[in-house]
Amino acid sequence: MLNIELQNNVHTILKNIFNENEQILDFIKTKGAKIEYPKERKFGDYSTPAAMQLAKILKKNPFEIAGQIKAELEKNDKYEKVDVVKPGFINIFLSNEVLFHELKTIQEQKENYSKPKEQKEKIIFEYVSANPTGPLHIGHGRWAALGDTLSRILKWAGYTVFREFYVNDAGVQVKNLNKTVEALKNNEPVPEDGYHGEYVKEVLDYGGEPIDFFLEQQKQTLSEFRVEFDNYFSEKKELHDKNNVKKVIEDLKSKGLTYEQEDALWFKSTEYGDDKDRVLIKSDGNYTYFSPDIAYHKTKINRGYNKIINFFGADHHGYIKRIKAAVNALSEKKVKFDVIIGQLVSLFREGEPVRLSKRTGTMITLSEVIKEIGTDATRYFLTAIKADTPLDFDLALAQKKSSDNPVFYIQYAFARMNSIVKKAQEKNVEITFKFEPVEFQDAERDLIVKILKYPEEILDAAKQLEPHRVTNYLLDIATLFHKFYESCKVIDENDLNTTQMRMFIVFSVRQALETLLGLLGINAPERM
RNA sequence: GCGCCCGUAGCUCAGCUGGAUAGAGCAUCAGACUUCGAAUCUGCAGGUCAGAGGUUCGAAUCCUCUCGGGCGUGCCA
Repeated sequence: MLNIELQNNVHTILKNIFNENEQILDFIKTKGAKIEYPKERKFGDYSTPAAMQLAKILKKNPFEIAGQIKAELEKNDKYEKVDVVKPGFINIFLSNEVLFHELKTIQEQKENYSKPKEQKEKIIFEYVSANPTGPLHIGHGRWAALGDTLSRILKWAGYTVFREFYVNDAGVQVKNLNKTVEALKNNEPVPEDGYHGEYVKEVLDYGGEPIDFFLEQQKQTLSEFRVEFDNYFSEKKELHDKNNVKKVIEDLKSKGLTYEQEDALWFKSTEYGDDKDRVLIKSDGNYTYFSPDIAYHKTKINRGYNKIINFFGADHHGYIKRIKAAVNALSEKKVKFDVIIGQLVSLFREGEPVRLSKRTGTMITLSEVIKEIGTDATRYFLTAIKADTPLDFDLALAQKKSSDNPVFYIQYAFARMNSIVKKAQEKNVEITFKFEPVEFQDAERDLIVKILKYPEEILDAAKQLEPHRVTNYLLDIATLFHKFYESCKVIDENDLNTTQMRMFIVFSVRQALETLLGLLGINAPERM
């Protein structure tokens, strides 16, 4: 990646200029020279405030430092021009040869362009994990879309990712569901602690266990949503039937991390950062919900993962510290534990709130949303916004097949590229990619520089666990492509040199867009 | 009370590991189709980045406090 290369070059220059000064070495090791993408074209393709970062440390004039760095950078012919501006910004303009070279690499390496080769950590990533007592709702859809997208991103970034859905098939809610179904079958009123939604009646025609019905239904919905899992982990079969809950509690006991108080068994979670100790076995002899969850996380550790990532709804955030405490206790702090918090989704239609209470039966299911606006649009809207931000989702807006809708905007860009290729064939314009370099138009240069950034965007998203970055980036690309399309006619039979160059750009952008859409699980249609 | 999250354009949201004049989409208004798809593009307008202090060459971004909203704070799951 050009930005990393530039950073390394700057670092090397700094070492040379300042004779391996200790402060410099420390700066390089800890912070490093920041490489930025200026908002304005006149500030270059890349920019670094490195001189200003160092001015404080070295107690020197930033403008002078910048001048020294500039002089060295200019010796590298990859950098067409290097400017020093005002307080000490260094602005770097790439040579056209470098840009063409990178575009060529994108075409050759396809989705592997700049993909990290080294193997990173083994991650077990849990998301959705809805109770199998009803259909998935839009909130689950958010975890599903973000989780699925993030796992694709993490895989691209070199992590080994195992995607898991925890099936809560052994708790009180299962009993309550069964009681509800029993009552309905006998035409009796649904018990107070039962499930009152209309959807429960769907089970009545089903022969097997109600839970299996809903689990299958959920799997079906997820499949339509292009969300896959490597494993559905049954609490009942994997934990209770195998006695794992009891075992993990014995484990904690033997480590001296439990105590009895008021007839209950407690876990000393405060020793691992929790706010208070937690009950494992209630005074009535039953496990709390927490106990099987500890056992579950113990299996994650035992299965050899060195990083655990969970996607929790915001209503479960109070639960994080105790799980983390358990993981730390059981792995002796060797396994990393990360939680992504997802805020809730509120559904609207034409500005009017749509209720989704499970109890009232007026709930809108994920399946219905997908049916109404399609998998592509649903995935887009649910991954375009940071997981941490509460999301207002307007069904009417997402359904519009017009310019209001960014999904179509992006897909249209892709379709347009294909349309150009098709046109070239119709006109018998041979695609050779042989051309003499021509000065770029602004729209061309903007598009190219943006495209070359894509591996970096994916890696950032992976590092920060923020898939929405990729979604937003995709929109930026589409915007720049449409601008390019308007101002730079690709096929011009009177200027075959420019035609070849622009075809070359189109092929590169198309390849990048295809890779990115793949990560988001959104279709890249040839035509629309 | 305590803890976590949020507060950016009329609306929905980016930008937050400190950098140059705070961005996009929608909505409003004015324009562009004999030319690769107008599902597009160009332009106008729209802001005390909730507020107040602080840190520094530089703060939407970091720190403190205040206000407003959501969630959590069970021997519930």
